[in-house]
Amino acid sequence: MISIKNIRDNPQLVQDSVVKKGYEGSIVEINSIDKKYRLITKNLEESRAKKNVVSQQVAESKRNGFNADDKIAEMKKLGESIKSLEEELNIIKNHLKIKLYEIPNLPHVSVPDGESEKDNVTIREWGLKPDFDFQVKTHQDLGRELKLIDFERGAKISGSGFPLYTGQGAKLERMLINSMIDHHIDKYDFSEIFPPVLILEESMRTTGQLPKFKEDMYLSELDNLYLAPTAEVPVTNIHRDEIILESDLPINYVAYSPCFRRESGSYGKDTRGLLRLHQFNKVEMVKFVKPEDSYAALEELVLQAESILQLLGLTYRVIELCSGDLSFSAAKCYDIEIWSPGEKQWLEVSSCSNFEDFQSRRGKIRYRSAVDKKVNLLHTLNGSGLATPRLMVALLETYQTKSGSIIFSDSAAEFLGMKEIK
RNA sequence: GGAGAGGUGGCCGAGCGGCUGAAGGCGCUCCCCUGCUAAGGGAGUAAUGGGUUUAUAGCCUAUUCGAGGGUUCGAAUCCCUCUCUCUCCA
Repeated sequence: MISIKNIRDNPQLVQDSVVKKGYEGSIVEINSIDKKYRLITKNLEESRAKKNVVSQQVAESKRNGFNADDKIAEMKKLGESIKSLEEELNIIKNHLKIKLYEIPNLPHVSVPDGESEKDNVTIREWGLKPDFDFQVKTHQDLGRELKLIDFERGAKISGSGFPLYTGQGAKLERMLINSMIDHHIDKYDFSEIFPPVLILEESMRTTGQLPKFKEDMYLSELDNLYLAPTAEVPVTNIHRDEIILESDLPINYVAYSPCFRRESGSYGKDTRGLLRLHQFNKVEMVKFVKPEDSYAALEELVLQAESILQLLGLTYRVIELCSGDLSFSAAKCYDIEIWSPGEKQWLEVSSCSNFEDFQSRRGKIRYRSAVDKKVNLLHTLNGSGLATPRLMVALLETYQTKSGSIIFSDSAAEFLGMKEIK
């Protein structure tokens, strides 16, 4: 949620800014609802102030044994008008809230303008696309031949988009998750979290999945619980409705969770093999930082995600998303894409975003300043570190040999605790 | 699933219809005292919305004692529903 004050003070600026992110509503309209809201609030408060005064007078009369019938009659009347004002205010307040929750975050000034992914900017590349002196196989071929992934049986159990990892494939998946978590803990200063993955509506609202993206998620209707699309949701909500001491910041969490996505809008796009799934595994980093530190934290976050790819020896590039490609909640975002020799395309394995105070305003995640003891919204960030399916794709395809086996580089082997798959 | 107990400020904890935005304590901040340390004395110390304002300063005002309803002229206090925590039973 963006600040209502911002909407009041710079409606046109906000409008121009959110249009870049595909927002179709009218900020001016929201502004006029807000004006009405404030007017009624003022009326209501004046009535309540009067009520408080008269109520005191009644109490005093009673205490001194005087009759207060006329005052009580006045209170009765006041009470009725307060009630009707409250009802009116409630309707407007809800209306306003719905509108505010639908406004995307504003892009940071440094974000390049653009409409779609074609306007994204490549920041840097690492590694070279590998050459092969034989016919390269795709991860699907390799997965089938080496009995690492059983797509057919996965589909038998849960439908398409739910891969079944078997044997060495299952082990590789597990080692990836494990090693990435350990890496973040050992090398950087992350605390480990193992979150629940069935999520309350409220938590989904904090991070911005709700109300707009309900159809992207799985929902257990009987319980009104959503399946987490990313560990970002439970982990960010750890501190919902809390006031954190400044001395405890920054807080850095790393968490593994399975991720569940309906992918309702992406039929037929990159659906081969592990490229796009309904369930996948991901290690996620989440940071809670002071506002003035958040952009430095974002750069750091990207480097932390990249460090894994360097150890794994996978070719990648870092992309800065343009305003039009930025997600609903993000103010700025870098994607990391790795090279898939089999698919011959770049695959996104990480998305590192600064949400500024967008999520913390929704979830009331605040901190108390050590200097003036004031309470302020903090900034939240998160980044994948990393999502496993496409990592698996690149690992298998990059380290395949002529004989059809997989032999990892020394560095990757050390990271994974596995040297060879055959 | 059944029976109880309970959710109050940063924390602990009192209050059980009007004088309570909330005693007392801890913590924290500032000041005083003590040549360090330990101890002592004093003052201050909620969040959020609205108004005013150059101001996130100050001032005015409203709301908030798990959440939502209700009773009442008036609710932290009484009633109902929900929720969470704890104890006991199945």
